[in-house]
Amino acid sequence: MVTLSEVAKRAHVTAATVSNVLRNREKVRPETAERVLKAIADLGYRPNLNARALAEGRSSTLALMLSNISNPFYPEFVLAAERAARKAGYFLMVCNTDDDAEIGRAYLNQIAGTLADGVLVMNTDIAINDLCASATHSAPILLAMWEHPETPPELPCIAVDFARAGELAAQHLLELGHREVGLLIGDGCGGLQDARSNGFRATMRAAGVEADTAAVLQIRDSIDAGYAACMQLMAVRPFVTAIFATNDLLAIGAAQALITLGRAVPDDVSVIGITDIQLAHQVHPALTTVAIQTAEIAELSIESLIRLIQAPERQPSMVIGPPPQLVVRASTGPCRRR
Amino acid sequence: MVTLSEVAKRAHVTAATVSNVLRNREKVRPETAERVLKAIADLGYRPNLNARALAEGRSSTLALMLSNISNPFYPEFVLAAERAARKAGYFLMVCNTDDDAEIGRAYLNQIAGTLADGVLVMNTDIAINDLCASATHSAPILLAMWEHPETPPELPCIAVDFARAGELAAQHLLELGHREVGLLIGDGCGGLQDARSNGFRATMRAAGVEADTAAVLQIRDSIDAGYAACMQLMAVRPFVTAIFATNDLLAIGAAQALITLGRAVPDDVSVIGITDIQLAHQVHPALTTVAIQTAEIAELSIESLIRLIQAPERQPSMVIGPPPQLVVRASTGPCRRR
DNA sequence: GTGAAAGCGCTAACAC
DNA sequence: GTGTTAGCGCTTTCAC
Repeated sequence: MVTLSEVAKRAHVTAATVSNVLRNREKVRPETAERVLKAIADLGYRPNLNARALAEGRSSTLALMLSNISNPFYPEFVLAAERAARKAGYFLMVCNTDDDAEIGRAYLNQIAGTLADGVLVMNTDIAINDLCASATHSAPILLAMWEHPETPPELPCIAVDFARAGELAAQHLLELGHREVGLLIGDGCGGLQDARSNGFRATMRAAGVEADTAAVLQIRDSIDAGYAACMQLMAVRPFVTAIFATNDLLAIGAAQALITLGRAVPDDVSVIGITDIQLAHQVHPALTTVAIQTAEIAELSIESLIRLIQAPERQPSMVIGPPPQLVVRASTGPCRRR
Repeated sequence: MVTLSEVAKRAHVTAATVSNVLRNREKVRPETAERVLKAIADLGYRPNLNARALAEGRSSTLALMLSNISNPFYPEFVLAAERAARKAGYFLMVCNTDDDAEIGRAYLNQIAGTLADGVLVMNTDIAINDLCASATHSAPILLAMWEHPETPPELPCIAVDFARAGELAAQHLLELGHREVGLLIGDGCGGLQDARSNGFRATMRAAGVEADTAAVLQIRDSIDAGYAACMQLMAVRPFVTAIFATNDLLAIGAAQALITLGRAVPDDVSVIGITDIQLAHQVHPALTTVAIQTAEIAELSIESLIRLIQAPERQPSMVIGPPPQLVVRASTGPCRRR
């Protein structure tokens, strides 16, 4: 490995000068700089980022902790987060906790403050308390996609108004004339998706439609689970004219179940989800959903985290993310019943 | 930040002893060790991994470079790779090159040999030559999923017999009696999927079925593209009884297109893909495909890379991955024509 | 067993 | 402008 001092030697200067060339070139006389740059090129010098991190006291790396990257929502978030981080001069380290709080805690302890200058946490496999404890004696931790704007957590967060997303979904179904609706509620780690279903139900109730408890299923987040749950739902409540799922995976699974059952979507039954993952528009019929603007949230999260690193004090403890937006596609239509 | 020497001071020993305790050298007297451990706990000490990396000359981090994590294949690979890395005591840094060779090269230059002890490259946005150049003066680089076992690259690689995967797909369709088949060939970065289609065509040809060139479409890797291409294909060659796609995304898109066109899958047209991504079994009808054993390949890649780091010499330059396997599901059936 | 000391490659005062 | 110097936090000989 070629080091700074080897470059220095070859350019007949000292390490300090080489370092100066590498960062603030103003201090260095052009001809010296040129000699140094030539030495760098000749030797194929590449700075050792660990040494730099140690000396600077910062690693220029951000960590993103998420439970399981195989949920298609995460890759989309990761992609946007990585771009934002790169643009700001940071690396992004993706830490999969594999749905295991123990692994999450281990990662946090090892990484925060050493390998990473700040940590973005996507969900709470890890108890908030643990996160707080870690945050106090190491690097800033930011919760991305906090679901409850009305009750800020102990940690700084990006809040997303998921209740509003539920409302929008409900309004859309109500406008289409649906009154008998099935609900598929994803678990998303510790009842995370309550806000969505509560927002939905509150809006329905305001319109005089009470949720039929037998038509409310609480399930794991996946297409499979959505499919199975929808099958079960249609067996018990064959007369629902619409299905609301708290996320797109469930909704996609549900739509497929309906088609398998010979129920046309949306002619017989409408389906609506929340999130607007890529799959939502690639599936047929394309899914109507409430977009939460994943990429924007990812960027906002990264930017907020960086601000938090640079000026830990005087940062808002909660940043409100972009408002959810209804995206009407082909899976919802007017209620044909009666 | 609590440092080693603070711990040492509190335990009335020196940094060397604390370090010995941390790496359970047997040198330390139990009572001393206990005192040290107590000090560590009291102070909440956590080692600075950058300092350790600098001192040890290794970072215990592996990098995984891929073009775009939003292709659902990658998250599955990442998940398995991350598990394998963690099990071996390494962190995994996921580097999204965003389909941009420039970004890829920049990552490689910055990371290889400093932040990462070794690099796994998933595709060749970056020219093999660049990779070789980088490999020689920094950390080992391993190509995961090399598609051409018959022509080993300059770099160590995990080879996957994709031609065989194509063969298996062809055999399956032939056995079902299909003779008029459409081909959807994904681009996967620089004609990466040629081996698959060549294997497929060779097998078909051996059975006396020549590819109808109008029924061969070369397209981008995505559900959307598969959908569009299939639409186009069916317009030109409405009589095909089966469609082979070089990857599952295309196949899934194709199946949806067929359903949209009112062609039953598999009763009117069979569809088969390659890879066996998770989506393949979650979609309805579930996709028949040739599994390449993504998780196994990921593990193998990580293990090989680690071996390469530990003993750069005398490692096989090409490791053959697990053989592809046909997975029959619901999207293929006997040819009904005539 | 434990400590002293050197050094990993870099940055950042501060002299000159 | 450039060099000198002193670390960053840790590991690792090598004395004792």
